[in-house]
Amino acid sequence: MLKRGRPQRDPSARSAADAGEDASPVGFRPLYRQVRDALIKRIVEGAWQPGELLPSEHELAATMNVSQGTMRKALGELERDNFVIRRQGKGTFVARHDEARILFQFFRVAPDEGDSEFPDSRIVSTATRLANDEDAVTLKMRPTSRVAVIERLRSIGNRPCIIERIILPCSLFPRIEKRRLPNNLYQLYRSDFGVTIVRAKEKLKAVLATSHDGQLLGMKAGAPLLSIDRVGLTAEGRPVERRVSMCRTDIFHYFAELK
Amino acid sequence: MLKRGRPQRDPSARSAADAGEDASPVGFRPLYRQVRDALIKRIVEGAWQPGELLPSEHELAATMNVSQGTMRKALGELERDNFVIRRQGKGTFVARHDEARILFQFFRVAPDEGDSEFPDSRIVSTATRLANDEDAVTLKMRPTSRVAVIERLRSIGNRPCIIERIILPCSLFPRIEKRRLPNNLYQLYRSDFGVTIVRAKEKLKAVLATSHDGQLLGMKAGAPLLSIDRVGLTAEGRPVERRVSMCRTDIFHYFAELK
DNA sequence: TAGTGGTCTAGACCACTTC
DNA sequence: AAGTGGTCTAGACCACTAG
Repeated sequence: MLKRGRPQRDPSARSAADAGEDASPVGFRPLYRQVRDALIKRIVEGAWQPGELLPSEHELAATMNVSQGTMRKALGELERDNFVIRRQGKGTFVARHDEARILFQFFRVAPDEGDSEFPDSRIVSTATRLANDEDAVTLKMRPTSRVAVIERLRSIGNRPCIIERIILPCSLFPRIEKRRLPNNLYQLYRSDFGVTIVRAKEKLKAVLATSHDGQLLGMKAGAPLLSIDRVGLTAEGRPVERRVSMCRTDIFHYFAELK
Repeated sequence: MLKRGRPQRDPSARSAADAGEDASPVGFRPLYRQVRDALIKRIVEGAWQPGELLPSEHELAATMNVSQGTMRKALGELERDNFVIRRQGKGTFVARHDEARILFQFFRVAPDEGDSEFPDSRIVSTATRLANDEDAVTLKMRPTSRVAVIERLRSIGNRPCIIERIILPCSLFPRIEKRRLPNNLYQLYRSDFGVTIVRAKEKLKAVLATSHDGQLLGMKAGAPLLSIDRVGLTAEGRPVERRVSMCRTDIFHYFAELK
């Protein structure tokens, strides 16, 4: 509950950690950001279940002692970051992170012909090892830390498509390599490790297939593959996952929208 | 000037063409969209020059007979679409389409090491021809229409980086192939042809270099290249440019942000 | 100090969904 | 008809910029 009763500003909140996407050098934290963060905290803690209907704008505004307009702006940011889904006439729902929606948010590979489906996954191997220099830099870890590495093959419509090597700090994801891993890892991160990835950055290159990768993908060594090096980030901008993918693009492609 | 005096809605505006990014099946056009479109029209017509300071929110709202809040929302969309730049304490400026900003909006290739610079361009060839099937589909043209084709080599820091083949409907860009072409084509489209590209869609694949492309890029035939097939769209969602790029990714990479 | 955009409020009405 | 999010207004104050 925000310590506010009136349109005055809460000075104690100004010094709050501000590592959000718009972190400004001098701390000024608008009320709607405080409201947003409070709501994120409650959602991640599980105060409402995925798919559950939230109280109305009016109600939420009343219980947090802010105006409807301010609550509206906070909910707008939550929708933008895919924490909630809003439907006129119906209400505001906690987003399910296992829906087709995520396909377009984090999975940017589609078949050249036919509809875009969500890919299957087959685990090839899991292990832990010391972080290498690249891991340490992208995940902002100490070089001596350990990481879990998950290798899996993803297929769309029974056609092998992508080899993923997923690198996770053991400190954030203890013993994840021993688990039975679902197709949608981001949902697992959130439900079992309290880590919510809301955005990611990717670097793409064209490379030639190694014999190992070629074999798994059903292509010859030396065939061109698309290499995708992704870092997954939390709402606070903290890097928590590195994912290196090799994608065959003879019958698939990567798509992007620039705006 | 919008025909409104009071909070009532303007029925004549409802039937207005709505091909915007959020086109809904049944026409309901919020006031701030009408305001936005009116402002876009004036900007494209050149009522204010690039870089020029616009009147304040209050003034604009008064002259268009809407509240400041509505004007604010319209200006917010203009900022999101990069028509204007807003600075607290300074004002709202018409965006220059030749600034570093556009580098991050439409140019997603950067050197692996060192800072991201804007690339030089060297025209390799220009010509016109009949649209092929792919052109006709992506640009929504009749198959018999003519297109202009511009081939150019782009370099970053004197290192060849990308070969671009730019395909434009002759109907929209008459005689463009005869012109002296600047580095920033999108600015030319806007100033000389009244066509403003606000967003684009790209399809990426890994391919092997042809001897022609390899030679221009200083690589061997058979080296892996990143192929980028882009469609440029106006604010109304109309496709107006196709651009097929071959990018060397041994020392450069393509970057994307997912959110 | 004046002017700008940014935030916040309070309250009204509209469009959409469900009963 | 009731309840939701979406739009719109009117007015206040705050933070930032510049003379």
